[in-house]
Amino acid sequence: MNQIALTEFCDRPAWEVAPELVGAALLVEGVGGLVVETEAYEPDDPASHSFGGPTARNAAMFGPPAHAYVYRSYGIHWCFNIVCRRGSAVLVRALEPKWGLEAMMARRGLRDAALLAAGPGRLTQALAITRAHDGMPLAGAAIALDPHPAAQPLATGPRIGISKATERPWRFGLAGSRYLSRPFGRG
DNA sequence: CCTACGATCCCCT
DNA sequence: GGGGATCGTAGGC
Repeated sequence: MNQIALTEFCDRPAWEVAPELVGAALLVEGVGGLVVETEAYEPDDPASHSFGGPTARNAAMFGPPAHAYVYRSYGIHWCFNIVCRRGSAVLVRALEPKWGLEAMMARRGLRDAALLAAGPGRLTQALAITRAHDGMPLAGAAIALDPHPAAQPLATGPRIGISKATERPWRFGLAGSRYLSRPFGRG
């Protein structure tokens, strides 16, 4: 999808975009797969980095839609987000590896496809996403995001690893996929 | 199967 | 100076 069409797709609240991104193709330098798990974060959302307004770290979240927001997590991992309407973003938590399997296996140091990109930190390691990608367009030379309609059973549930606004059911995923960071509960 | 914990940066107060 | 939108490993049941 080109950058203009992708911007239009992303220029909505993250809770609306996040479920529609399940099934999308995500590639970085030709390596990647299909998105199987996402989470939405909003400006009025105490769990969101954008909750307190713009800062140096979250600047990309307040930039144009359809760009990347990449941040350091726990001092060790990178996490990759898709910027939506101003101050909102979708965290991509897991991929079904599909293109460039050997590159991902080499970067992750293992050959089990189910563990290559099952989790936000694992995903960025497999795709070699770092701070250098923060603010980059998602239909550019390095990153290609291609949402497409897919008839699929979606599961929802509470977001993972947060301590505020834990009641918002803003985690979305492909029900029953073996590539999720964690299974979804019943209901 | 599960729970516990250490690693290690950067941003924000 | 505190605290994460996490991961891998160790050890118990």
